[in-house]
Amino acid sequence: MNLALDEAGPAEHAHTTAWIASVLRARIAAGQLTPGSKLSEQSLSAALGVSRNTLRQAFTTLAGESIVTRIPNRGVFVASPGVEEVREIYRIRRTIEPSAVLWSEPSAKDLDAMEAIVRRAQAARDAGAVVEMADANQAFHEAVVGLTRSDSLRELMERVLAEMRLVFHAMASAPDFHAHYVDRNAQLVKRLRAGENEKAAAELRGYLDAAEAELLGHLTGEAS
Amino acid sequence: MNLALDEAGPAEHAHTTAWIASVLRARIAAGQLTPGSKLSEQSLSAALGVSRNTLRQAFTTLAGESIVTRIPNRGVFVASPGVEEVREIYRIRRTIEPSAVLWSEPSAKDLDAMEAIVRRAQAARDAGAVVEMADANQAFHEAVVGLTRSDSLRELMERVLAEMRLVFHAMASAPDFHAHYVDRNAQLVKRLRAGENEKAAAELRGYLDAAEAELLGHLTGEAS
DNA sequence: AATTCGAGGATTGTTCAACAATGCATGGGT
DNA sequence: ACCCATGCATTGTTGAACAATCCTCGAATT
Repeated sequence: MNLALDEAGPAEHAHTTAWIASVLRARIAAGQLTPGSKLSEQSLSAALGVSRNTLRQAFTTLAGESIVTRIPNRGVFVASPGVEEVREIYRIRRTIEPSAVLWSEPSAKDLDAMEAIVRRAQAARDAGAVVEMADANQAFHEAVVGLTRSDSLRELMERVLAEMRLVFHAMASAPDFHAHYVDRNAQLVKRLRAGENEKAAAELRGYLDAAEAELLGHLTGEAS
Repeated sequence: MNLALDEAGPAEHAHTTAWIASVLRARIAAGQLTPGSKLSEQSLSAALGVSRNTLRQAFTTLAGESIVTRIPNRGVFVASPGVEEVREIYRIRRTIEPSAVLWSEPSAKDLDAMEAIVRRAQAARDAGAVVEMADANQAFHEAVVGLTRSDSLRELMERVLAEMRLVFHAMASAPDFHAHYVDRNAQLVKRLRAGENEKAAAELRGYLDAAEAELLGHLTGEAS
């Protein structure tokens, strides 16, 4: 637990609070801080070389992003999403993503970018690079939401995908979950290029339903 | 500026930080703290009877909700949304709201609740109660998003509507902006009751486009 | 007179040390 | 074995201090 990564070196940073928050964000995303583990104020403030007070402020930020859960007088824990959280994640995605493809007018540049991402995912899959494939897949869905041109929705989607990563970290086995969906992404881009937005949206909804069902199966069926 | 609402009384509250955040949220929503005004740490901490440190933590929370803008080494200010923010607001609404009506299956209870809200808005309009009409109108759109059953989206919509309220506060004249849309809400409920979700979604999109255009007209045309 | 420059003051950002409040664990009593 | 009380560790909040930055205001220069 006590990963003594002594970065004792007095850091060079603009705003300590934001910097600490980003450090924690990165470590959680990287899986160094596993879901459910407690983040002690005393230990962490010492390990990071910052005051307990600024650390608490960083906690406030991360709690606002629901990357971390704060239990009063108990402490903060890295979020460990369960069945209900997964359902919520897909409620969000089913609302936003199909809407993005249905009512947006993707530019040629958008479509090219999405196709590039798809190819990256296919290459990673064929090479057996699971993490890279997962990254590419998430990048694809970020691109989908990006069609709305809304930074807020992009941020929301980033948060949702970060939570998805936590789900995967919580599952002991990280199977090739994304493999089934790479080709569907390719199909989606094709549909958009043909201007068949309605079909694209409908297929995407089915896609999301299937992914949710599969994830829930993994979570409930073969829980640890 | 110095609204000396001395609530000096040592407050009875569970968690001071959250309490302070909610107090500020309420005062901003009520228009006591106008958009653009600076929130001095020294003054506010004294006025609210809390430490400067906990006040800063509350600021962090509110900044995360983008109710407040933090400028490094300058201070925090009540957010004052302009043209670009309004565009962003409607990008979000155009993505989420039509999606909610198009792909949800509203229960009879949902529809009854929405109809009740519409009637409240109509009554307020006929009585000339502008604020109540505005409140009812916002409640209606919250209900629309509520059809997704997603708490996160509900929260996002709450934040967006709070920002809308700031826009109205920033406009010196708060005309009967919502009046034009009350009947459209009624129509929307009718469509949903008839199961014509597609038409409902299409009409809602037109609705939102018109509202955005009108708002932008007010903001650019007759700026202060 | 207008502009540039610099000293001073005020405000924010961060740290530290302390205390109150709460929760958890340990141990004693029944 | 169960229940309750005491003590300990952790979180929540406070106040004061200091560094860093920005703003203001006045003086010197062109």
